[in-house]
Amino acid sequence: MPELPEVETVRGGLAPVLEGHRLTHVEARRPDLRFPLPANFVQMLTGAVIVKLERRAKYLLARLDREDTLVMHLGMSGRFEISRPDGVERPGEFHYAPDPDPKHAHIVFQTEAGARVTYYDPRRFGFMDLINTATLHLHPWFAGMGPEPLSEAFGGARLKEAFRARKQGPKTLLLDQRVVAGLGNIYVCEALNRARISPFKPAGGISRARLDRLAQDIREVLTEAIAAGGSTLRDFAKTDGALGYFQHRFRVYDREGEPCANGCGGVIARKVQAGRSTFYCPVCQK
DNA sequence: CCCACGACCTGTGGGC
DNA sequence: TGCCCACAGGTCGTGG
Repeated sequence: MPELPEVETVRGGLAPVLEGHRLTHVEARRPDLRFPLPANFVQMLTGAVIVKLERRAKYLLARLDREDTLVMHLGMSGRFEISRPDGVERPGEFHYAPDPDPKHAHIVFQTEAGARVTYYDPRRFGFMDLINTATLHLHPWFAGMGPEPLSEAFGGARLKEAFRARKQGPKTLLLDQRVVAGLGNIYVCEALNRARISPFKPAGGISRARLDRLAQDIREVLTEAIAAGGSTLRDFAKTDGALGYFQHRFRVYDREGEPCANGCGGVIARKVQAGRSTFYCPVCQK
């Protein structure tokens, strides 16, 4: 699921049941996700109050009334389910999304107010850790991380600096969380198509004016996705024709063979770049 | 430093 | 129907 907009949507969905609430029961049904959970995971969280639920790039940060912050990353297939007496909700997903398989319910949080939050992750690329809040910014996951794309610190100037003298295409550089933090494969493809920039051309040679435009397109595509409540490929794939509404969600991602939305007459192509699929228009993306 | 590639793990969809 | 391969939103470590 998760690039920045999806994680932000999940954060918004979890905040009402977690922020200001005390965890009364925490369960780790296996000792590890992608990495081993810290030995004191359950003990440190049980009885703690989540003071604030924040997001940094694709990470969720649950600030505790203790010295540590609970850091969570959804990897590729992480999902949260909120269960309360009045019903079940999965932030960032649509109501008709398939139920998660209970065998992948790895972590369960229960709050004093009676909410149960379950983390599911079939591929287990996600991870959680407890990190000292005072030095969180020095932790390898966060030290050197680039600016938030929706912050003032991000713009054409930042891209110009990060792209200078680089021969790699802008596609792979925008996926580098040190350049800008929170973009993934989908939104990088989308933003480059909007900006009409080739994913493959040497990034160092792109003009400042075009980078200004690219930064603006990045902001716009993320803002639109957050406003739409994130996106879920799983749902997109399952519902295809039934939901015209999704036709507008992505302009290039997973649209190989379809006409380019920029009206240039081009047809969306797919190429593997650095091991990942890149979708782009060979006609207008120069 | 730069860059490409494989590994991590499980599930799903397409082709035969 | 069944089987096998390709591929999937992210990140990290290795080696040229």
